[in-house]
Amino acid sequence: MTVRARPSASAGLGQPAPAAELPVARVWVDVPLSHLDRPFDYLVPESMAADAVPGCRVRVRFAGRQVHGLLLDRLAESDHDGRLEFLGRVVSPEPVLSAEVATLARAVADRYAGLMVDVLRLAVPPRHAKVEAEPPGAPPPPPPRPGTAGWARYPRGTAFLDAVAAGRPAHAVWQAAPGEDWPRLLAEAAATAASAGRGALIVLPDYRDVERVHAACTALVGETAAVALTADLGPARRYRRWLAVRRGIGRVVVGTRAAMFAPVADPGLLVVWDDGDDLHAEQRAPYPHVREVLIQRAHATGAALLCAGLARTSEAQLLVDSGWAHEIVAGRPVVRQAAPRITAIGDDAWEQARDQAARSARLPLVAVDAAREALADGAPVLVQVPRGGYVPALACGQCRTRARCRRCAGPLALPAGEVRDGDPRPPACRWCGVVETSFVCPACGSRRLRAVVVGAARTAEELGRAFPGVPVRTSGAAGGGGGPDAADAAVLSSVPARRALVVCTPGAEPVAEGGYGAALLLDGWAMLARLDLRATEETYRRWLTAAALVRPAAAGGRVVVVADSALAPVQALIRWDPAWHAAVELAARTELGFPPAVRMAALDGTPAAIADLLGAARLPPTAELLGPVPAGDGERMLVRVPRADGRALASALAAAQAVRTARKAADPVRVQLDATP
DNA sequence: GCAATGAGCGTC
DNA sequence: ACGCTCATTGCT
Repeated sequence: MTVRARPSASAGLGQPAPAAELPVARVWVDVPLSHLDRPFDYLVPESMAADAVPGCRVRVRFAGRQVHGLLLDRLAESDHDGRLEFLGRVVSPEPVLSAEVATLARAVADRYAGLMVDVLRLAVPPRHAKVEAEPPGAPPPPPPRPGTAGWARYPRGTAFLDAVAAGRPAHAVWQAAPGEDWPRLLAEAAATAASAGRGALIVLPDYRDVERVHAACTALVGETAAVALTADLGPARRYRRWLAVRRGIGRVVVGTRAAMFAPVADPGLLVVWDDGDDLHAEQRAPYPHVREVLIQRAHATGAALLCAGLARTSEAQLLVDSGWAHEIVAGRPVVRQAAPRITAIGDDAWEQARDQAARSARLPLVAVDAAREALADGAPVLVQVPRGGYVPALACGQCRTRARCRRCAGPLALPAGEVRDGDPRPPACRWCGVVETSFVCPACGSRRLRAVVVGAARTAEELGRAFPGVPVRTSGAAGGGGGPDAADAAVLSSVPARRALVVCTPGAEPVAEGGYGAALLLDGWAMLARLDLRATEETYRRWLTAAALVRPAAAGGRVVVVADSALAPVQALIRWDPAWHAAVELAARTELGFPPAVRMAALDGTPAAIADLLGAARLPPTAELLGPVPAGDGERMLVRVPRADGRALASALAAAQAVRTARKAADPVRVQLDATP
């Protein structure tokens, strides 16, 4: 390192003296360019020596302009052999970036072929000076170890909590039993970590879940130690709570997606609940997923990890299969005792209800009977309908098996656009673009295709007619009669234990006091026919979410699902066997070469930009290119590699992005790993 | 032969 | 968005 005075510009003002101790500051500058995705060294003037602590926010001069930065570390010397600039100023001595989160941000950026600045923007909230000036509270003492009776119902449940109490890095995949008070069990796990003097972090899909779990945690560890972090707080409240966590006062953090980066001090337990919910996938670059970030954190910190839910994702199944995590699943007797009675009715084989009103509501007789019984009992009935709107998809005209591409097994769809001379355009693969002119169903040999269309959610009105005199309540997009796209209709948190029909879209199911008497899961075949990769898994997850809110069979609880009982997700629902379903789903994806059995990157941009990026990328030799397919303004290419080459794929794409930004290439390419095609 | 001016580029 | 380099220009 050479320390030279800056010439002319500030010569007259005199040079500040560098700090006597550790005069070099390693700074991460807020410049979102791939080829600058590394730290830069600055000199600390003696006047800032005390404030310029690792983790603090700074302003520095970078390529002539003032930019924000985060000070990563103080060093005795730099390995940069040019001249060093002095720090502009220390914005605040608050060490907002912990060493753990800094390491995590680098690892997450690398995994997703993204920039560390982008991850840091997700991890460190904007400063709120007034809040920062408030006197910090004192950290409460660790709570006593809670009772964990709820976990004793599960084989290895108590063993997992013992490991958490002992500070061992246990990893588990947990499927909660039907009707389980899972917020209580998550709180017990978090309080166990807290009782050992460690932090805990629980990430859930939406704020209703956060509220329930936070309430349960508060009961066990107290008001001060339990912190809820959700996106709907204003900037001040959000920063106040976040700072309390960073300062080690809030030890048990319960939050939605962005909380995955919460700077919990000395984390002993990391939990993701319902990891199949797509709310866990961050929508901003580099598009990290909560489950993957927490796995990364568990690796780096030695914290225990719990990947939990009613259903099990293919990704969680992979954790079990690889031996990285062990499973925590209730035994059959526990499940049988807790589950409602579940009946499947194929949608073309049902016995129509006798009365016209029920017929028009598209309800099979069994469903009508189940609902009437529950209502007669004074219990609410849950009616789950798929989201409104239309989804263009193709299925076999005879057996309704979804139509897939022969080359890459991607979903076939009719391309948008008008018919030409009265002839419809032929179907094409949404992944690789191959046109299918002579479709033959692999399941039944039929050559016919049918469009699969999910109709608007008109169920609420029809149900009102089918069950005269019964109050109908709605939750989610089904509500308000606002048509298929009334997506912002009110979502109810709970409904009382009274006779009512509760019509909801998936994800908006209110909890019922004492449980629902029955649940009707409608239009299942349409949900299963959706295009995307996760359709089967997602449908099953939604069904389980609804069915878990229903009373046990012994208390009269019934679930009627309108779908063919031969289908795997229907079987898995009837038997309440999420582990089996995950194994079947993962096997199918392995067979077809789908994630998570492989790793995929999606490249979006203009054809020229994508070609340029691919030209600059030294992809692993195993890489397969699929596409291009039209996407938005430009097009999309997919790159597929075996799992083992995921890291090589990410680093190749990051390096290629760096080449392009260094060259000031005009059109950007969006790189998204693990994108759902 | 050499200052004056401008475009391009890296960025501590 | 600054200050560095290196090219081109224009004048003696």
